Amino acid sequence: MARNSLSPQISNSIIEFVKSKEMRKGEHLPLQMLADAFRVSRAPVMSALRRLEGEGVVRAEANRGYFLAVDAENLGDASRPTEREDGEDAVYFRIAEDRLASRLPERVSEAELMRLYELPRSRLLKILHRIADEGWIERLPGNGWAFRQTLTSRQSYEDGYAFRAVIEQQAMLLPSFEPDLEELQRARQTQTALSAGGYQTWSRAEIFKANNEFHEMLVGWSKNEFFLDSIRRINRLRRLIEYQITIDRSRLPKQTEEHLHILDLIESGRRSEAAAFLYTHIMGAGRIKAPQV
Amino acid sequence: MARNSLSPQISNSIIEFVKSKEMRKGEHLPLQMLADAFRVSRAPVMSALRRLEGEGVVRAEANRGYFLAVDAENLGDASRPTEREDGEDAVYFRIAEDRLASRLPERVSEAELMRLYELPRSRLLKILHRIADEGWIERLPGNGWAFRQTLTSRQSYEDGYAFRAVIEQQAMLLPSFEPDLEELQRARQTQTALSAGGYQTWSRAEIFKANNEFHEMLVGWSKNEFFLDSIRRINRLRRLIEYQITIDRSRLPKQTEEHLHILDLIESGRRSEAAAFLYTHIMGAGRIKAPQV
DNA sequence: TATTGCATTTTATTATCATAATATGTAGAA
DNA sequence: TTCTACATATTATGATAATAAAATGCAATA
Repeated sequence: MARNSLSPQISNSIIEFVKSKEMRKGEHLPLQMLADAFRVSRAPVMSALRRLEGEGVVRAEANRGYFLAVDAENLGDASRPTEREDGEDAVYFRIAEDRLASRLPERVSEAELMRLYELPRSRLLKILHRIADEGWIERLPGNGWAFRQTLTSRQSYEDGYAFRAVIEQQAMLLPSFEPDLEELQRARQTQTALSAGGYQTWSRAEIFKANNEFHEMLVGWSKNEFFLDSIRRINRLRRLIEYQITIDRSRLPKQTEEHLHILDLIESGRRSEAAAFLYTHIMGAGRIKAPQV
Repeated sequence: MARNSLSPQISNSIIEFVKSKEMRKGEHLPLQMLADAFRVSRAPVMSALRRLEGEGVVRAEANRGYFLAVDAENLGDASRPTEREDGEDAVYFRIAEDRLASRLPERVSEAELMRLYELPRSRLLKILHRIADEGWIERLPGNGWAFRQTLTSRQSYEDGYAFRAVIEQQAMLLPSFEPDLEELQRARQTQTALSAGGYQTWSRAEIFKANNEFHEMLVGWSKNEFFLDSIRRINRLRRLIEYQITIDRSRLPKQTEEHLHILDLIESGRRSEAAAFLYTHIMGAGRIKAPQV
C-alpha cells in the first residue's frame, strides 16, 4: 500500500490557478511553471493534467504539452473531493467533535485512536501533531496523549478573543503596516456582497472563511510573520469551537458593516482609529458569541 | 529494538521534586503520588526508584516502599545525562546549526536526514514536527521539507523582538494580570544574584534560561494561555538564533537592573509604567543585540 | 533554446513482526 | 484503608520489505 496521490489536489490547484490568472482558452500550461507554483515536481502535475484532459478542461498536443481548452471563467466549481485532504480533515473534525462531546477521555493511547478511527499510525500521528500544534493535545511522557482544556473551557474561549483583539490591533499599529490597496478593494467587494444578502444564503463555512480571511489580511499587512502566524494558529482553533455554535446570522449585517468601516478608516489613513475600532469589534464579538456554559 | 526508557528522566525528576519540596531524610515517597506528579504510570517510577536505591538516594523497605535516604538539600546536582532528551535535543541543535551554516539546503527529504543524522524515521519526524511547530520548517506537498527564512533573515529577527515587546507589554495590561508575589521574590533573588557577579561566571545557557524564565513568568501572570504559549514558542526560536551570537556580558548588568526595576514597578502597583518600560526594554535588546548582516 | 515525454532513481507510506517499555489489576502486607 | 509487589495486558518503537508515488536526468521535438 502506498500513499494517496497528490494529483487530485493538483488538479484543483490548476483550476484555481488558471481562474486566478483569468487565463483564456488556448493558453499554454508549462509543466515546470505549474510545478514551481505548487512546490512539487513535474510528475504529479503531469498526471493531474492527464486527468484534466479526460475531463475536457485542457487539450494535449504531442510534444508541445497541455493547453487550456476553455476560458477560465467558464470553469465550474473546482472542488472535487480529494481523498487525502478529505480523509485527513474528516478524522481531525471527528476527533474534535468526539472530544467536545466527551466521547473521548482526557487521556488516549495511539493504539486506541488507531482502532477507533481505522487509521495507520503514520496518518494518525500527522493529525495528532497538527492538533498539538494547535495546542489542544499534548504527548505524555510515557504512553498516550492528553487533551488540554483549550477546546472545552469557557475561559480559553474568552482568552482567545482577548489575544486576537490585542494582536490585530497592535499589528495595525506597527510601523511596517501598509495596506495593499488591491486586496483592500477585493475585501470590500466580498464584505459588500455579504452585506447585500450573502449573509442569508452563504454556507456557514463560507461565511466563516470570509471572516477569517478578512482578519488575516489585516494582520498580513503588518508584514510581521509572527503576528500573522499567531493569528492563523488561533483561527484554526476558533474554527473548531465555533462550528459547534449555530451561527447567529442576525449579527452578520452589523459585523460586515463594521468590517467595511475598518476598511474605510484604513483607506483614509486613520490608522490608530481603525486599530482601536478593530479592538472593540473583536472584543464585542467574543462577548456576544460566547457559548453559554 | 524498543524505545528508550523513561526511568533516567524520572530519576532526575524525583530528585528535583524532593528538592523543590525540601523533603527530609526518611520521608515516604508513594509510587502513585510520584506517578501522578510526572503524569506516567507507576511502572517507570518504580524502576527509577530502584536506580536511585542503588545510588543511595533512597532506601527500600519491604512492602512499605521507598524512603528518602538523605535530606533533599544535600543531594548533588541532579543532571544525569538522559539519553532520550539528550539524543533528541542534540540532533535538533545539529539541524539548526547545519541549516544556519548552509550545510543543509533549503529543501531536504526525510530519507536524506535519516541518513545524515542516523535516526529512525519516527524520531526524525518527532524532531521535524517540533521544528515545524517552531515555524522554521514546513512539509512540502510532495516529498520532503522546506526550511523557512525565519532562522536566517535579519528581518525575522527584528520582527520577533517587535512581537515579544507587544505581547509582553499587552499581557501586563490585561485585566486578569496579577503578580504572584512569591514568584516575584524568587525572581528578584535570581536577578540580584546575576547582578552581583553571576553575569561573569554563569554559563551562557544558564543566563539565557534565567532571562527566558523571567519573561515567561511575567506573561504567565496574565493568566492567558495564548499569550504565554506564543511567548514560549518564540523563545524556543530565540534560543537557536542567539546561541550563535556570543553573549555580550557587558550588557548584562544593565539588563538585570532593568529587570529589577520592572519588578519594583509591578510590586508598587504601577502596572502601566511597568508595561511601558518592559516594551522599551525588549525593543532595546533587539536593536542592540541584533547580529550585523 | 525551452519544454515535453519517457526512463530511471529516489522517496514516503503501509503492513507485519519482534521486543522492550509503559500501564494496570489485584492479592496481600503494613 | 492505603500502598506495595508482582503478574499480566497493553503500548510504542524500530527493523524489514513491498509498493505506489514523486523527483529527476536526458534525448527528442517544436
